[in-house]
Amino acid sequence: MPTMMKLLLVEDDEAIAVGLEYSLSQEGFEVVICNDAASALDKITSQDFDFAIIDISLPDGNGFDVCKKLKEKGDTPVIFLTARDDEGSVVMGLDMGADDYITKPFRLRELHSRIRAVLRRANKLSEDHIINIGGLTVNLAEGKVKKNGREVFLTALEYRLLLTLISNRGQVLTRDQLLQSIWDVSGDFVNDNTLTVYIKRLREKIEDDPQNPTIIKTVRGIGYRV
Amino acid sequence: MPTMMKLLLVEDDEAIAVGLEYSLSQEGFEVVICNDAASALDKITSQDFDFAIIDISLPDGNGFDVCKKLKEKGDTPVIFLTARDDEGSVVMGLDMGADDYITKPFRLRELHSRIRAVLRRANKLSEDHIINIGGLTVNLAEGKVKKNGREVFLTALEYRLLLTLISNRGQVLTRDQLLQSIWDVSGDFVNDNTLTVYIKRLREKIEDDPQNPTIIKTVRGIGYRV
DNA sequence: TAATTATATCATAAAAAGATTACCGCCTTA
DNA sequence: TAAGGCGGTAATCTTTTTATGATATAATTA
Repeated sequence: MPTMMKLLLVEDDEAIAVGLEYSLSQEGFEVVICNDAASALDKITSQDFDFAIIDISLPDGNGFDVCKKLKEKGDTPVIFLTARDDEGSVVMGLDMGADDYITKPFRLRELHSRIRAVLRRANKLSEDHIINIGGLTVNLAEGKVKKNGREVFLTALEYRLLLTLISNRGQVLTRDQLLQSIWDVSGDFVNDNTLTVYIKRLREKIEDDPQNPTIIKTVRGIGYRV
Repeated sequence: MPTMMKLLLVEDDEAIAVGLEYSLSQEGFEVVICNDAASALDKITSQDFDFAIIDISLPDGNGFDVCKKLKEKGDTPVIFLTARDDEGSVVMGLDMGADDYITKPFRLRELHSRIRAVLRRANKLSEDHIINIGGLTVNLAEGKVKKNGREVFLTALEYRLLLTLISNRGQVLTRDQLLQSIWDVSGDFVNDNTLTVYIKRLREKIEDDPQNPTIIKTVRGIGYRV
């Protein structure tokens, strides 16, 4: 049974926090949000995290303390978020043991890729984060997908769709749920057929026989299930 | 798995130290800095170095002790940095087993070529410092690159780019990471396309078929990977 | 079974990302 | 000081991705 990576996100800006949480959960992380250093420190004592993203400029003191504690406790990998012009903090952060930093504003893809890099370096990639379904292997941390041992290249959206499906393995996801989780809108705004087309393309890439899918199954009238 | 050469830099002048570290790391060395003899001696006990650059005039005593210890421990090659008018020290340093010396101020190229010369003489060039990828051979110590046995001449930037890529082999480096590590700035300051152009130039020189690169692979939406 | 509805397939337009080419200015070196 | 290499930019071309409409097929039900 694969476990999701548990991620601590310390960010006081509500908008950013919510956006990141959404995006990261799509990537297969279980996200815990704190909006200040105090509550983060609190969380750390009671829970273990595989990874942390910390905004340096927090309302109550800076994020360095959080980083320090994480490092002391279990050498948890940390990425700092900083403002563009905050060079000093960056140096200090890296001194403190941070594994990487990324300046705001950033692109989500960039962040995801850095997270993977850091995780890889930290050797946190274990069997736990590899999912195996009918010859299909999804490495959540590296973002790589293999079919029968051969690497398959998915586009960004295809990957997201697959991830949404397998992270809800066993349960049927409605078309609308899928639309919302991947395009962030309900069926009214995106052509309903778009989802169908993406499912087809995904099957084309990961199924042995796309005409008779064994991984992504159609549940007529409702949606799809893995 | 090829290892980078590990270099000990003992220099009290902060500006010089930082500059050298940067430049040497670009050349493929892993650089450890100490700003005084004491901490250098300390480092030597706990770590092994392939090479050392030592400023003779250190705040706490001179660099000779450091040299002596390095020679005793593992006959590590040493280059001394000296002031122009310090003839006596030079003689003493060479007596002590130093392999070369260079007077300040010096040009980086000069230093690099001396380092290579010393390493060559000291026979420290081992398989360890040679990376081999699909017909491409990179000799980290000599700074030479060969493609299918024939030497390829890269410009300074091309070499840095290649080095950054291969020293993170297997993982995707984002465009921004590459820009940062090679131009030391984020995407806002250097034309984003510049990276693309350099990748192309590099491919032109090291790929069998630049149109279908097998060494430097593009990961659309993120960056490049070796 | 015909009509209806849901899903699958195909083809293609629009947009985005990257590759390619050509060019310019600067510095080195002869 | 002229020639050539290097670093960087701009404009253009190519490829890939994303999204949609049209049509075909399969399942459901009146």
